[in-house]
Amino acid sequence: MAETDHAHHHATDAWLPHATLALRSAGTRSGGARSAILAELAAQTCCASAQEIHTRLRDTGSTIGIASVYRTLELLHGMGLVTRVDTGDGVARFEPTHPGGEHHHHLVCTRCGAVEAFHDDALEEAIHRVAERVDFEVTGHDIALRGICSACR
Amino acid sequence: MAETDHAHHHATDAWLPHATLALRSAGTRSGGARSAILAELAAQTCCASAQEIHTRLRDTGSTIGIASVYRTLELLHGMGLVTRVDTGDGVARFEPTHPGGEHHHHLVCTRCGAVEAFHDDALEEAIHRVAERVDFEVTGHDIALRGICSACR
DNA sequence: CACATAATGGGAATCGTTATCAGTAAGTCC
DNA sequence: GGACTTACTGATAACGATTCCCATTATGTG
Repeated sequence: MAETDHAHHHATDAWLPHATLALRSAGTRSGGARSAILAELAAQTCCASAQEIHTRLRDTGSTIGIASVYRTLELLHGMGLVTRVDTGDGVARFEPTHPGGEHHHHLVCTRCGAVEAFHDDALEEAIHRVAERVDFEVTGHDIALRGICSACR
Repeated sequence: MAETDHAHHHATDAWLPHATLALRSAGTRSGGARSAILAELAAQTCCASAQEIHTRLRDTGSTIGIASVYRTLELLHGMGLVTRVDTGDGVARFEPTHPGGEHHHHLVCTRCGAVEAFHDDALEEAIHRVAERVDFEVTGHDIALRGICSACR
């Protein structure tokens, strides 16, 4: 039932070519900024905000504009290639959406804002059952557990 | 396992006195604006944004300032009397937190933005089990199912 | 290789939210 | 019941995240 994040790392590696192919198939062109943002997203272990991604890219000498980061995230989100995560601080965070459907959920520390990932098959199963009975065509779900992380405790 | 919202309506009615008492116990004073905002929150069937609450109050002739709405929501949220709900559009929504712990989760339509509530005991149980095994002192949780509502379909 | 046009970076504009401040009023202590 | 302390309030300025706009650059097609 319970799994660690390590079990998902090899799947994570497949996202970049998957996303690149999907973008090409959609008829978009591949500019330098977008490629760098895609690579940065692929390297993430969990979610990151537009500003965080921008800062990280700038720190490596890139001159990418913040607008390109927002534009790319909007494009990827519209195509279902990234998942938006709201941690309750008013800042949108994003993480790659893996093609196989494997994903994780989040533990958010209400004291320091830290975000950790977790996965639970029984929880996924419960979600699946709910999705079947409601009058709603469910395409995705987000779960956040709030509390105090081990570092803050 | 599955319940409708109707089963919770009588519990909803208990929130206003509960919140009022909690505020008084905390040593706060009861001004006209805050009372009106509390009443408006108590009347909600689901979550509402600060702007929505403000508009509703203004429409009934009130001259309450938007700052008071934000301030009251911040106060209530800090005391755990309201729950913040993020539906993915960058706007914070709030709904009363019932003292008994009963609560619901949300179905968010990605096409029209409509928000519906649902409750599921099996899902709560699964969440509870996860909370027990993670290295995190879990105090709450939020779940959102995304998809297309019946009206949009 | 030329061309149509998508992509890009900078900065202005927008929007939700928060901070500031002077005026008002709740509750307390005679 | 009245004076007083200080929380509450409304208007507005300030702020941060995000989006819009536009002139320039660069992709990939023909």
